[in-house]
Amino acid sequence: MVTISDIARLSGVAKSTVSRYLNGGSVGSDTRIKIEKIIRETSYIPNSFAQSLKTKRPNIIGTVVPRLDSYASSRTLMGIDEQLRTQDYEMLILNSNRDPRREVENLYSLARQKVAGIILLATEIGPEHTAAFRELQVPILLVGQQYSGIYSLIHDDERSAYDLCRLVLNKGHRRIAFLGVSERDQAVGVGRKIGFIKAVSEYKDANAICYETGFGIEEAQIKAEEIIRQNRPTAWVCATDNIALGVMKAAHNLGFRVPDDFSVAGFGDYEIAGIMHPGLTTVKFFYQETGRMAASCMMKLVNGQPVERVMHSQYKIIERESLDIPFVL
Amino acid sequence: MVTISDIARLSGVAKSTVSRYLNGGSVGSDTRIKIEKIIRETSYIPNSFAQSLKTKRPNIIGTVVPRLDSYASSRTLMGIDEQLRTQDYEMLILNSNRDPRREVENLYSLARQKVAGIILLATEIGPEHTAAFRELQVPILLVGQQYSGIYSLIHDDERSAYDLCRLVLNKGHRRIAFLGVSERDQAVGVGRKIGFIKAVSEYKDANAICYETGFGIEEAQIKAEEIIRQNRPTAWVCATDNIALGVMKAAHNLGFRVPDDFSVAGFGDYEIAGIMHPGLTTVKFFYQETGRMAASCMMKLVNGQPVERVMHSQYKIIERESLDIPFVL
DNA sequence: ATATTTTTCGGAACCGGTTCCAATTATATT
DNA sequence: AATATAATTGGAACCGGTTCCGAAAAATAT
Repeated sequence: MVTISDIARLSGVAKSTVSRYLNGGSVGSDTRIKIEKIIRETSYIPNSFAQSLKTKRPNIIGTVVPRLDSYASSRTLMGIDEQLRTQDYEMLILNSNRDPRREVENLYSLARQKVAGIILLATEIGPEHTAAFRELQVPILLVGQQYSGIYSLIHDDERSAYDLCRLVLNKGHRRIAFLGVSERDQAVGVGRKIGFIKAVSEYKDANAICYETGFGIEEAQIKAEEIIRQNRPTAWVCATDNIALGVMKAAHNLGFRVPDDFSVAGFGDYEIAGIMHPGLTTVKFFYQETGRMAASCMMKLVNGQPVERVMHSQYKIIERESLDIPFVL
Repeated sequence: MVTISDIARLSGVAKSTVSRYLNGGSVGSDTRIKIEKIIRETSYIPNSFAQSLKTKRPNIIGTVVPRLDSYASSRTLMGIDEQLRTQDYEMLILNSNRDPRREVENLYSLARQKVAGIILLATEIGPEHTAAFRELQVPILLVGQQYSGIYSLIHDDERSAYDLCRLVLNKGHRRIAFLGVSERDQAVGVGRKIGFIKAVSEYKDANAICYETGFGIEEAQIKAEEIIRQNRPTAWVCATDNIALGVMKAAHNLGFRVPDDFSVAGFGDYEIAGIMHPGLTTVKFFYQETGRMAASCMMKLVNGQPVERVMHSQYKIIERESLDIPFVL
């Protein structure tokens, strides 16, 4: 590997001169030409480790994502990236592939790389996480989950679930199924379920049943088919759009029609929700905007400006046909 | 920031001893305890720049992706990550957000970070790219695009398009539209179109019309509505599943049914293709498997083992209902 | 022509680790 | 007890850059 010393030797100057040349300091025109030539010939590329060692680099923000193939994650990442670029920051992405151990490892790895801050798109927060939060001397921002003492940017899971469920109730439904996920996921698993239950409990004659499945479409579909066979809710509130898709597929497989036979609603407003037919009524979370918020909040943290402990992203209920037809029950 | 020298000073030993402790060298049990205590108290975290400066780190592979919110990209990344982990390599993701300039910058940035190799999920290869390829003294693997002199792992765009189009022709269609993308995209834009045209040209009575749109669903939908109004192909071959979704949406909007009124086929086998109704006939590209291939190929390059210049990933045509009903034309 | 200012450049120290080597200490062997 | 061997430790050099400082050279002023 060719180093700055090689360049210096080959062009007959001191390496401090080469460094100055590279960083736009004052260099005589003939030495400039000599150095230029050598650099071109050797296709020298500076070693950023060596650079960062002396000059630090407070312009990199690390992000840790639980998975790469998720609409929410990737949109949020885009938002973060977009916002960081406007401030001349760079984004470093580390994937933990749904593995909590890897997630924690990634936090430490970013700390070793001396990033200016860490944005964690979190799922479950375990004891190792909190230990890391305590130990790491880096600003950390949690997105999508809340944890006491840590800056958090959360989706309004409970309130949006409440609103969505109210909408379903207003359509006349009284036998409603909630198809959620593991309660280890505080936001999606717990928050959305609580909002749902709260809304249902305000209606004396309403009946709620809660089920649990995973995040995959197929898993949800199988679960839904099972549920339909033993129980016949008139409406489904699903913890994610993917789960809603599974329910709709199950309905179709068993010869039922949406929304004629039952209504379905989800969370996320994935791109497909507006394209499919019937369109899926869902809670839109503006992930990209959330990413931008996360990034600018992190900028503030890095610069020592005051930031609220808990922030909320916006949401909006998008009504589409999957909830359209208020039928007689 | 607390450094190894601080730890050494505080525990009354030389920093070489601390270093040895950290790396599992021989350290006496009492010094071990002293150092341990200090490290815990100061929550010391080593600086990985300093570490990498001396010990290099040939165990990081950089990847550059054109966008984060793409099914193909994210699945491929997952495959790369999965495979690299089995070999104790790490993956560094840089996003270029569809910006060729950023893409090239990212290549140089990875080179400065002295990664062991670079996997580039490419779209368009311009002159700056080729300059970078020449200059960078790092193994580079192109995925999804081919460029002479560069190791490439490509999807069999042309052949799969030919096969898919043959299938459409076999169903009896003779007036077929191809809805593709910009020809600056060598693989998706050119390869798939050529395969399509080749298949059509083998049928004397077949009629092909090629159109162009972008990668977005909505853009494709608008384009398709426009086309339907002036022309009425009986089948559509779309360069991506997203484009196919746009066409199906357009058909629906204008009161046509798929596959009754026209057949539609795509490329990619996005998750939704099997969930929606009618299911979308498409070319499955096994992106995750491609990612794994890319990673193990990169391992070989890094280790100086021989690798073929051009490799092909697998593909398979998945027949679903969108092409199901051979109707009388 | 000399004095002064400005520009250009080399030397050395430093960033925070790792590693080699020699010195010291502890343990085993005879 | 003396010696051989092994384990532990500190010092110094090094990785590849940046930066500070002072000397030399060049440009400008007097």
